[in-house]
Amino acid sequence: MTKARVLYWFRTDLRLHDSPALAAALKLNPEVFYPVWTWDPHYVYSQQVGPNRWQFLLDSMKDVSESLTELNSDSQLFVVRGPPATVLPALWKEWGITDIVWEKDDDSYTAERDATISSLAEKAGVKVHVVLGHTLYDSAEIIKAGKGSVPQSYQAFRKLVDKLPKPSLPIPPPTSLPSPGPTTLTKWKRSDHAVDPWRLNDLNREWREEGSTERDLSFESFAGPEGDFAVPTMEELGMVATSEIRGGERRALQRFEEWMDDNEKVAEFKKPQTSPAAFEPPSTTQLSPHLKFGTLSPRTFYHRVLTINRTSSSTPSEPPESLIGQLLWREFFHAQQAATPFFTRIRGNKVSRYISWALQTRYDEEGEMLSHEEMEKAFEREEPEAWERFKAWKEGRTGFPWIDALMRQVRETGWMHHLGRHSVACFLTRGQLYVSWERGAEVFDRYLIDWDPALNSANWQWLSASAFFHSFYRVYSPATYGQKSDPTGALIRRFCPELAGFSDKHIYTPWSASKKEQEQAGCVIGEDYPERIVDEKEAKEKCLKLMKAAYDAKLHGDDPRVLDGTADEYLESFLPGKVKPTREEGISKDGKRKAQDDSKAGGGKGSKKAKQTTLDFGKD
DNA sequence: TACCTTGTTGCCCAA
DNA sequence: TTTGGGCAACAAGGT
Repeated sequence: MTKARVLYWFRTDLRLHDSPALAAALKLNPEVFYPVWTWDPHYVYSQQVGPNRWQFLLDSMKDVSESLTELNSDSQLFVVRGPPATVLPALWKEWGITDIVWEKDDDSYTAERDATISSLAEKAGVKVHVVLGHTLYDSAEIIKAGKGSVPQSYQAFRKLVDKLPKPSLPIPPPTSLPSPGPTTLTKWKRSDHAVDPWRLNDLNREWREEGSTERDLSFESFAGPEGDFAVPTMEELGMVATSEIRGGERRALQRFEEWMDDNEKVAEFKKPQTSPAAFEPPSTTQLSPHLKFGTLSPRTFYHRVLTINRTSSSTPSEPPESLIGQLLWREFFHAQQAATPFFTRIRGNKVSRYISWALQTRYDEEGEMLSHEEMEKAFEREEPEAWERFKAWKEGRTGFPWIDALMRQVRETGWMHHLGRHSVACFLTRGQLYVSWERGAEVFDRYLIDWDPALNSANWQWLSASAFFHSFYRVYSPATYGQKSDPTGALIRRFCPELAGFSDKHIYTPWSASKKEQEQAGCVIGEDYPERIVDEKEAKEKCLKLMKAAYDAKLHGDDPRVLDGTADEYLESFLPGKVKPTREEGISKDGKRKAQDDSKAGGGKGSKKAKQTTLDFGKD
């Protein structure tokens, strides 16, 4: 029997410790072993990724490459630059690969990409090994145990996974590594591995450094500028990072050990009691980016906390609040994503309630999403007030110091405390601005280092009361929520320095200071810091009214009215003073009562008026 | 079957 | 100054 020639495809598993997929690859007892990273134009151009996440990724790739070289001086992470669907087949042909191994990943882009690679491999006679490792449980097993679906509540989910076999124990890192074979790339032409289809619509253009070519240079060659398959640099990307949060397995393990060192803190951890205003140091572990990129194994984390809980003298906290609980939230949302088509958007998503948000993702008549450019133009033209407010939120100039500080924090550092994310997400969606959670999720995609499609979409659905959470009338105050955890406003002083002259009394609500006090603080509202873009209370009341109507209408993203574009009109008939649709029109609750004769006409007229109400929302 | 209880994280107002 | 009920109602388990 010929010996295996293995290509190990690194993705979001940038570690050597507890990597079941890597262990499976080495168990094939390979004659040659190629650790490979495909530098994918999809991420470079078509997904909105800011500099801080790139920096974290490059750190992590470099770290894993160095660790591979430590195990075998001939080895490293071989970064090959081009689309995986053309690069991998060319590599396995040229390098005589018999087996390709990767860790399972199930977000929508990677699932599609991996299916393509699998079928190409099959055709080429290359054996594919896909191994679970990114999560504690296999989403497919959870769905099976749930008889085809995943419970919509955390408690029910917990009971379900309790019946599954416990997450496996972490395995040690490899102690040796087979050498790669020859690494030639003969007769490789860029036209066979074109990146222009992605490059021509570069969504990350605005990050590329001013004065440079305004485009990324990382695809100038296949094996990097020196031809040594090196990890690309920020310079090649044309970007400059601003965050001090850095990647790599070694940093992950160091931070992890430092945290685990305090057994009492680990055992007694209660997420809702940690402070969203703390940033130096943060009140939570800040290990989320490492879980996202796989520089820290979730099993290593899980089993260590269990051990600490067993031996700790204090009474351990329980899920959902505990650290174990936090890891289970990750499992819960990954399983939701696996069980829900179109989970990262509203249209077609069966769990996301349909709400008549402003700035919803636009689709053409075939149901294809419009390009970013087209969509932005449409928003600017058709929903100018909402668009302006959204931009103010994104850029941290809403006039609410707490919201602005958090938004500037995430932009600069790539991180925000979970409860801070709650606060800004509530404000943007159901709390005050009534903007679609899809827009907020996109902004987090750009800024957050720990961005994960499943967790991000799920949390935006949670916060906007679109799914999982339903008490839409519980609204975080954009003005004073932060005050509870930090009466001194340290976070605001750090990220909105123009407000630093205000006393503790006014730091969260500088508009309440007299003109004289504003002058003394060196910050006049409306001149040195923006006026509030909305009246908190008034905006909230409008939101609640619209939310109530949406809840009464009970539409979800997969409803025919959502797909055919009549959902907004339908929702308007549920506003106060409007005649509800009859049963024939599809609603059961009010259909029980005899509909009035003129209900249809009334509904129609009501719709027009209601439309006005909705539009008025954006205009004060 | 119908009803009741409970749930990661809130705010406001009255006493 | 602190505390508790109200908000208005979904999912899912229990009775």
